[in-house]
Amino acid sequence: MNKLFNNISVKEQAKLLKLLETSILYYKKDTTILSAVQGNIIGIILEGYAQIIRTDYNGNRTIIEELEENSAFGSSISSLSSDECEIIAKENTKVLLIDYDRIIQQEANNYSYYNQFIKNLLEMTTNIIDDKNDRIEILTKKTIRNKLLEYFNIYSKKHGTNIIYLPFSLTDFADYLAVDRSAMSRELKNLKDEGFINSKGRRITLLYR
Amino acid sequence: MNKLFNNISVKEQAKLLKLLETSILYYKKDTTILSAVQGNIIGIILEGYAQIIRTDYNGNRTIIEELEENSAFGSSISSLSSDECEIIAKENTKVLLIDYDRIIQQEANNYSYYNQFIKNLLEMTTNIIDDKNDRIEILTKKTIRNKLLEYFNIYSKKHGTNIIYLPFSLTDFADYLAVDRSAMSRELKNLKDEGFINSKGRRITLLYR
DNA sequence: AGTTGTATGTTGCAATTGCAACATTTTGAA
DNA sequence: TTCAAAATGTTGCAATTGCAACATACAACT
Repeated sequence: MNKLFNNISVKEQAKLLKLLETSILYYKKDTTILSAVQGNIIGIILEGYAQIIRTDYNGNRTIIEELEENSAFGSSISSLSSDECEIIAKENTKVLLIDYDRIIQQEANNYSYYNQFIKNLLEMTTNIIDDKNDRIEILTKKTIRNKLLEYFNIYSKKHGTNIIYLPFSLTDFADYLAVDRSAMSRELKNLKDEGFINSKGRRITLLYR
Repeated sequence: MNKLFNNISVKEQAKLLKLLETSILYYKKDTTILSAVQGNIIGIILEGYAQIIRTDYNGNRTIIEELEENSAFGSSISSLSSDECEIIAKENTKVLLIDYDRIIQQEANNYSYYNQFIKNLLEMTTNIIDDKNDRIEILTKKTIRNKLLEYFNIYSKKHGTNIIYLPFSLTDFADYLAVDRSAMSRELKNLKDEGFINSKGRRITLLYR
């Protein structure tokens, strides 16, 4: 089960879901989970895989966020604030939906499972902030090379390895870095030619340090 | 008092601060509040004004975040994850420091003020996420012009006005957008010449729409 | 195996940007 | 007020990037 339910017994989880009037929905591959955001919703990917995608007026699509199993999304949690966003299930996906306002407006009570849930939610939001900070750290680099190197650094520090398996396609990686795909490809080649990295497809080996 | 203490009486605030073993520290203008982050800390600016600043190996400094009164910062909340960050008081500043781990590891209890505090903290983190999403939305635009326009859009939507007062200097604004200051200046001039905006110093008027 | 669609690699070129250098203006302190 | 420091405005130029166009490789499906 999701981290949100850490330290909450199965019995109490049921009570909690009832208290918060949650619902569970199923989406088939390549269907839209949400386009316009109705209200303040927290969704949790219980099974499957989805992406938050923005399409601008030029038709350029950008992956705002990857939603793996146990990822959360929602107006106050992820990047749905902007208009042209939609969440698309990339596999068959099972989603738990919670009304955020119902969580917050819940009167003070002594249900330990409720208080534990809030605490878990807090931990989740701080983790999300960490991820956003990483992304911002990368995006503020001014050259493609430095964006790549910053991504590599963060990745290798986090995973404790010099071998990187990109969690998405190179095309999506370019979107994540907010650079042109072909320009990124060119820069990866430069890094290879200069002996900083090896790379084949999504597997990149760091040779420096 | 800070939003974190909403719905907590003064009496209970005192108990809370004791329970969490918080401390209050004072910093003079232009002194460093934190450089290397020791442990998992949440700080709250009670009075004054500070900035999180990163200085890279080239000596380029970037404002990662503005910390106004009531802003929070900390390893799990703002951008201190990366190495070269430090927080600098730009005015005399009064800071409340809380050990984040102490908050989370607090045993389940029925202190209503504690549970309310966690709830308030949760609200704060979701607000922070909103801000980060805005920044990411801006940073992913590929031209300076589009970054400016996106900033203007978000600002004017949020404040419901076409007159923008930048909350920081133009130099710092360029850092926020992660672009070269002179290039930004040039682009602002272009927007003016083309009749999209008026601007004088930090005051920008949107003429489109 | 063949076919179709998508991902990836490559390259020329024009546009944008960063950088440096300098002028001008504003700010803040003495 | 006066002076120094910081912020802002401006411009040329070289470097980087986005864009377009195309070739190749890979994957999924029949």
